[in-house]
Amino acid sequence: MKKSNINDVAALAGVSIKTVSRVVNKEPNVRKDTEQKVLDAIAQLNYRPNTSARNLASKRSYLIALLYDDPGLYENPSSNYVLNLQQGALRICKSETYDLLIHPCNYRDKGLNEEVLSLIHNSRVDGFLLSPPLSDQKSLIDTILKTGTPIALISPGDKTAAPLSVYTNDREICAQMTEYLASLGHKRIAFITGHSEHKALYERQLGYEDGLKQSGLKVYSSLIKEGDNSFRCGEYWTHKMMKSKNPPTAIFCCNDDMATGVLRAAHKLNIKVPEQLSVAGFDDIPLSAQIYPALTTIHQPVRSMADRALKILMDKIRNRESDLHESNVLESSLIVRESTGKAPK
Amino acid sequence: MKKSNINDVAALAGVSIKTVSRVVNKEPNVRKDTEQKVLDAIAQLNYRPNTSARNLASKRSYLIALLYDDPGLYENPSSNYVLNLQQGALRICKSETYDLLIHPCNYRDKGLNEEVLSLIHNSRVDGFLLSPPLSDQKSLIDTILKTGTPIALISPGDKTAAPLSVYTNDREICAQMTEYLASLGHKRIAFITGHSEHKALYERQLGYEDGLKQSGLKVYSSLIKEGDNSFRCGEYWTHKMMKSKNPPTAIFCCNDDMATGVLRAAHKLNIKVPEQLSVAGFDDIPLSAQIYPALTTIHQPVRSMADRALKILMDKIRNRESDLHESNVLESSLIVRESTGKAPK
DNA sequence: TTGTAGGCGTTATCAG
DNA sequence: CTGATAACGCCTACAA
Repeated sequence: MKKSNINDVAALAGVSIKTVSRVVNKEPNVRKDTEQKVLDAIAQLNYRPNTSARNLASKRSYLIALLYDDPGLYENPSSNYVLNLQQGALRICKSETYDLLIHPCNYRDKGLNEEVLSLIHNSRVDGFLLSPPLSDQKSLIDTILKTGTPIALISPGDKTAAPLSVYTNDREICAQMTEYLASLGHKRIAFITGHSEHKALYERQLGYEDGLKQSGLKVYSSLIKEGDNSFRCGEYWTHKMMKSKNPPTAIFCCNDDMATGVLRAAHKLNIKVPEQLSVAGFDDIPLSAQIYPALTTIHQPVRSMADRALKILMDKIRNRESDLHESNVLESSLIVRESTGKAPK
Repeated sequence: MKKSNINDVAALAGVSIKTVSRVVNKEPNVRKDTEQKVLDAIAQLNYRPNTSARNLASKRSYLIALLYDDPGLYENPSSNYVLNLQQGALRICKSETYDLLIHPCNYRDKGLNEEVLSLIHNSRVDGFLLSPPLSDQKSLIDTILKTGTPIALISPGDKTAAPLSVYTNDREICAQMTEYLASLGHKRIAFITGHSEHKALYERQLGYEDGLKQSGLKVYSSLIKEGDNSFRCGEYWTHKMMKSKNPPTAIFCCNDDMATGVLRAAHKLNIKVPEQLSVAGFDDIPLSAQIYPALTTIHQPVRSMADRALKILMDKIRNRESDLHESNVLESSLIVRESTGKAPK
């Protein structure tokens, strides 16, 4: 069957193409029976509107670009995070008959702004969804906004100046985790930080400090180690710290990968987890439930965040009033598994 | 600055729009100096061709759809696999100025064919990349091919009838792994199979059987357990088998997730790996290097496969003669880590 | 409620 | 080598 176009449908239904257009786009002002005639014709001809033509005429692309950081060729530091983002975004795209373009990029790349402008200027995308650390790139965001293209941000570090954005209660939940560890009797709770350039990760450290204070413990800078989110770095600091004079009895990591490194180092050093050392992570990657001992960690509702962010974005694109703008903080939750326990005396 | 179009460029350069078009599309038959005039005008006006217009006129979309199975809302069984696919595909897209549309779907879904037809019929995509188990869905593939849209397949089970496709030497490498285990003195080597619907996974089992035979060992059906690629199922079978009268001394799993389950079950049962039990997986997910003991496994060049598949697809789309069609088997490799060792006596 | 005319920014055709 | 002109299929304005 040949591809049919709007003219074929109009001819078959005995109406004008504009009427067909109205029916297809669910515009008002079409009589029920003419609408039915058109629908029949569409069905009979198996007609589907041509996206390019529609885009050209309407100056829309029905495409959203998801931008995320893709640091290196042979690392997948946060494959789970990215996939959850995609799934959340796709869910909304589907219901709005949009498609999703994925655009991994290096946030350090100077050509990034140009690359993104290109997507906009040739009418390629109608909106952007930026995840951290791209959601912290002021210059990138400004570049996009200047063209009038809508953006939604996931977990931006700066919550004030941002346009549409969605966060979690990172700080509070990290305080909670720290208090939980303190409640188990731990006095020396170490913290391995995340990538310093990712501002939202700094919130986690603040939460850790809050938690210590709220538990009546002091913040020792010697117990705060600078990490880079990598497995290796969890191993490294564990070796360092556990061999020191006054080792911690609990280590709280800014992400699960580092916590896994801690676990592995503990194995090597023959330190029993959780009997001799408690370990907590952040992210709740699938691995954390599979490893032995299963990791106590924090679950971020990444998919829901992407979902929510895209909803807001679509509202903006479609010029709908959105009632969502107020409630854009989603709750993370504590997942207690096997890697944390009472402090040794 | 206002968006400029091809007419603006033509006017400024003092040529016709067709000449501009020629330059933009790198067509022959343009004098060097007129080309330069046009390029200057383009630079000056910051001109970028409008994708929708181009698509409409050329009946191309400059979009490739990547189809993969997305079994459930809250599972991410193979996030790493999917991400590698995406990265490989994106690499080629970038160099060909294509963009990538991701399209997770349920291969059991009856509406899938219709969904895909929709992508084609409204000129949304120029080609498809299908990964397993979608690359085994004859009806889906036929549906697409019937429209004349090119497809490339990753690891289809049926290597003969397939159009453009890319495989690995799954069977051989699994034989190799089995022989390796046998060479360590193991006589009772168990195998946990993958999802039965995914044909390429069956090749792995055949390889296991080959390996046993080549090592002079018998194939015992009691040592072959039907798995479903899940962590849980690795745990389950390990508990079952290790409590039986005549337990295996090595377990080879069709994927790393199941192998991780084996590892965890062994921990629980207080069975030492690799001293009392050797464990091998397949996939080389990041976890496999981080877990303790680190997993012996098989690395599939997923990214390169996607890369290669997309190259072939692009050749087809662009009507180029491809010299790649012959060499579409990429080699997997054995990664020996800590989870395998000499058989206990 | 429906239809007509014109234009969106390219690429393709074919003549020069 | 270059250019005028007609598609491409739809949408927006405006008319009826």
